[in-house]
Order: sequence, then structure tokens, then C-alpha cells
Amino acid sequence: MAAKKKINTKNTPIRERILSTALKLFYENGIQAVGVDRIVAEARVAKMTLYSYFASKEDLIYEYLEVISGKWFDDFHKFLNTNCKTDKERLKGAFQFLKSSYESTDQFRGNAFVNAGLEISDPKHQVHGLILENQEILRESFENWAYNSGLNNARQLSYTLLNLFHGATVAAVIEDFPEPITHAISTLDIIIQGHEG
Amino acid sequence: MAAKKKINTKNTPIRERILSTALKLFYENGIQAVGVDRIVAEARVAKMTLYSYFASKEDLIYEYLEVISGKWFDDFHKFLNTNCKTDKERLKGAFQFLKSSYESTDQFRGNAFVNAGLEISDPKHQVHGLILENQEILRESFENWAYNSGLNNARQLSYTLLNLFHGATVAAVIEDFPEPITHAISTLDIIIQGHEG
DNA sequence: ATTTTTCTGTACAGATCTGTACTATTTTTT
DNA sequence: AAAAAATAGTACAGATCTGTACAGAAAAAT
Repeated sequence: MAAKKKINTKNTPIRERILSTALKLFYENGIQAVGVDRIVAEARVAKMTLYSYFASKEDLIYEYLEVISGKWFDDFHKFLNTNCKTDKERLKGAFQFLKSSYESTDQFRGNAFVNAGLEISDPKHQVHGLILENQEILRESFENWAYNSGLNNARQLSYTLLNLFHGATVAAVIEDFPEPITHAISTLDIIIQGHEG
Repeated sequence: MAAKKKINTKNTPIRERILSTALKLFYENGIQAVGVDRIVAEARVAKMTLYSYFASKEDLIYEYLEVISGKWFDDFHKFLNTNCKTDKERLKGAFQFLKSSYESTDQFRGNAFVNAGLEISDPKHQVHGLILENQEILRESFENWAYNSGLNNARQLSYTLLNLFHGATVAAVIEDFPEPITHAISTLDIIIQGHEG
């Protein structure tokens, strides 16, 4: 993979333009469905320029996931910090963030990692490590918040919330409506109450 | 689409062989990732034979979803009828079926409809109607079972269970482990208890 | 202002994709 | 056994995909 080719390492706006275009296209249409030609066309860049910054489409995919991971967690924590005071509020805040993502994104396509994980079926593929890492970070956040809130079975609750999180996301994408997320939010109290006392 | 071409309508074993091969390949690898050449190769059939039974790959995809839908619901109800007596047991049985699917399938890739829905990003695509139909049938089953069990907010509970169902499925695929399903099962009681009395 | 680097645009190689043409072979029907 | 239908196998058209070659224009550096 990624042979001996000199890659331009400068951080020019052009590189950003290519990456952000790839970001948008990969997210909205899926990775396999988007060709390099389309990326360079929408980024208004020569194909050779793209290949001077990225060794291959594979590398571009990998960086896409890295960037979108950082972006997602940034937005996530920013949302939680401005909307939640306690860790218990953060448990619910995570789902409210999901809803706000649906509403603010012009074309909501769910979780980029879940989509990538389902699209790339080979579990030994390079990107699967990154995907698992992300899910684990989110789950651990749930677990910590639950533990700090004095809830019992914090670990199991974290898995439940992660399930619910994924399920609501997927269902919202498929149905093309935010209802599943709304339903998840209104169920949260019941689930959390079940872990109290 | 699907122009004026005479399609062989006989129900020969060859047609079944093509379809079952496509079923397996589409499910395990995704729709876009599997080419017609690979289907005819693994089905040990000439390409023209495939195209004498199916007008296009698009048609094959559509029939794939139809068949796998029927198969899934068949297996689902068969499982429930042999393992559950009451509708309340069926609520849990649905998730036990999911677990048994994971264990019995040599390469578990989750819900074919969810995957197809995520893969085909255009919400106006032909297959999205079929996908939504399936999800609604499952949700209504949940709602009916919940209602017959005397649980309150049966409708909202059905959405929660559907979310949990999808979430556990997706997580199991990504993690390549059945744990998310196990966790979902052990959370069911808590959620159901929250809808009692 | 001149050199050097970067970017563009087109063209193309090689692979792969869907779908078709055509002939030979096998299977089925009569 | 002869005729008809179905299938195989190869080849190929046309489109699309990743990645590269190369000449000229634009930008940056000196």
C-alpha cells in the first residue's frame, strides 16, 4: 500500500479544500459510491493535485475518518459543555446532541463510523480499528457519566445507551425522520430510573 | 429502467442457484461491492443465463431484498412460535432470535435492510419503500405484543425496542462480537418494567 | 525579473463494471 | 432420433474507476 511517492506535506488551503470536499461527499453518499474524479471536480482541483497530497484514495478515506472523528467529538463536547451541568445531564445531552445534529445537518446520514464499518465488510480492514476505538470512547464516556451519577450497573447501562444511540441514529437515517431520536430521548428517563437506587 | 427484454419466468433450480448465490454475496459483502461477474462465477452459471432470468442487477437487488425479507420473517416467526408462549415472551424472544442469528450465521452482517438502506443513500430510490415497510411491520409486532401484554405506552415502547434492536445489531456487526445483543437482552426487563402498572 | 515550485487540463493506461453478441454444447421436448 | 430450447463460454462494447504522464499556466520564492 501507499508506495514510495513523495507526498506534499504542506498544509495549504487546497489540501483543506480537497479534504473537506471528500468529507462531505463520503459522508453523504458513502465511501465506495464516491470516486476520485467527483472529489476533484467538486473541489475544483486537478487530479494530480489530489494525488500530490494523498497517496491514494485509501489514504484519503483513512484521513476522512480521522478528521470526522475529531470533528464529531469536538462538536459533541462543545454541545455538552454548553448544555449540561452534571454528568447525569450529559447522558441525556448525548441524545439531544444527536437530535441537534439531525436538525442542523442538511443531509443527515447518521454516524460516519457506523456507516463505514458496515460498508467495509472485511473486519480485518485497516479502518476497523479506528471505528472500534471511537465506539469505545463514547461508551466509556457513558459509563463514567453513569458511574459519577451514582447509577448502578454503569457498565451495562453504557452498552444499553450505546445500543440505543446507534439504533436511533440508524433508524433516523432509514426513515429519513428524527422521530426515532425523539423516542430514544423520551425513553432515557425510564432506563436511567431502572438503574437508580 | 428494465427495458423491453424477454425474461425467463420459469422457476428452474438454476434461477434459485443464482438468487441464493446473490443472496449470500450481497448480504456478506454489500450490494455495491459484489459484481455480476462474481455472482455468475460462484453460481457456476453463464452470465447470459443470469440476464435471461433477471433484467438487470437492479432487478436482482430488488428481488434479493424481497426474498431475504420473506426468509427473515419466516425464520423470525418460526423461532418465536417454538420458543415463546405469550406475547410478553415474544418481546424478549425477538432479541433472542437476533442472538441466535448471530450464532448460527457463519458471517453475521446484521440486518440486510438496514445495510441496504445505509448503502443506498438516495431516499427516493426504489428499495427504500421496501425497507421502510419491513421496519414498520416489525415495529407493529412489537407494539401489538406490548399492548396485548398490558404494557402502557405500547407505541412508544415499540419504537424503543426497534431502536434497541437496530442498535444491538449494528454494534454486533461493527464489534464482530455478540455482546451488544446480550446486553440488550439483559436490559429488556428494565425497560419493560418501566412500562408496567 | 528570473528561477523554481505548484497547480491545471487533458490524455491515457490498466483494471473493473454492466450488459450484449454469438457460437458451441448440453438438455429437454417431441 | 430429430428438433427445439436452454445453458455455457468467450469475446467484446461502452462506461467508469484508480492512478499516472506530461505540457503549459499560475504562483511563490529568490
